[in-house]
Amino acid sequence: MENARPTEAPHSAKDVTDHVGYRLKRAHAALRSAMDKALRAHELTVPQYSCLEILALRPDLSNAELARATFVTRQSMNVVLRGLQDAGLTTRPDTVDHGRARPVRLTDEGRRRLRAAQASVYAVEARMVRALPGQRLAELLEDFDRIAQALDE
Amino acid sequence: MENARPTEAPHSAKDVTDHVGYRLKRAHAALRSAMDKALRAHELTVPQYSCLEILALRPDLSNAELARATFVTRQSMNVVLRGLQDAGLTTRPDTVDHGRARPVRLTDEGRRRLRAAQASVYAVEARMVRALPGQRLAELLEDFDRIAQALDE
DNA sequence: CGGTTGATGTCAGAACTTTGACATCCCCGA
DNA sequence: TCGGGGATGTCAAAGTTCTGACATCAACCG
Repeated sequence: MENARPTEAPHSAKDVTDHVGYRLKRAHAALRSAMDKALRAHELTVPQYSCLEILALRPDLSNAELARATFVTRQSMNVVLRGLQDAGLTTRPDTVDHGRARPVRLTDEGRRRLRAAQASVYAVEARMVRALPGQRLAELLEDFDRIAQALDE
Repeated sequence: MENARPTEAPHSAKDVTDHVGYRLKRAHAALRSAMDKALRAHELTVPQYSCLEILALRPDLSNAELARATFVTRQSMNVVLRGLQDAGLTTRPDTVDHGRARPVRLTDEGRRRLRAAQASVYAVEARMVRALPGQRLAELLEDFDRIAQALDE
């Protein structure tokens, strides 16, 4: 066994558990799990809920645009949309005048289901926010943006 | 269409994009993508790398313990370990004196591959850390903990 | 001693997501 | 006019992860 020094971590850390990536992963896993649990009662998956939430805010988004907004591939979003359509929560025209992108819209039932699910999901988010001291929330949102931006470029 | 007010968000937010969950998801997606890219050259997946990193720190962990440490199920970790074993990066005794849990260990080759991969991964983490101003890093780690703890209970 | 409880390893199947590929359609510039 | 570049929708296949289920084993307690 050679006595090579281990690779230097980018900041002082006792072990992997102290690394930013690890903690970020942990927080995300906890959120995902909590949301899964909260949405199960509403018969929705996390990607489906995300999709409904985005569509409520920005109707007529295309499949590809929804995929980008929820950080999955077009192909994945395609099957999500299929599920939502089969459940009658969204609609998509079969043909379109211009271009190839077909705009997706919420149905009334979709809006109802979203509103019902929001109660549960927002409760989860409230637990997160309550756990953060004082003005940390705003800073946290900024930091998330910085991280995403630094890694995307 | 009823004029029901939309469900109240747990904190002031212009839209979904301002919610903590959404930003967290976004940051995590960026990290995952960057790590995937960095690890591809080393022929490692993110779960495999995480596994090696944990094992370097805490040898003789069992399959179930590794699963918890990396936030996946025992079943998923099982296939990850299979891959690592087939690649000769880890070892596991076929039988054990006491109990059912079989301790996993890194091989010399496993340590070498980990060390090589760390260079790339730490570069990614460095990009994250550089993007965070001043003392935010320590606060951020704390906040991640608070979030995970609040959601787990 | 025997039953229960909790944790572990593993198998099988389903569900989800991704990569790779291809055809279609718009736009723009040569 | 027409050809490339870029974006979109979709199919097929593979990979990954999860849920459900079962058997094994240690520890505990009545």
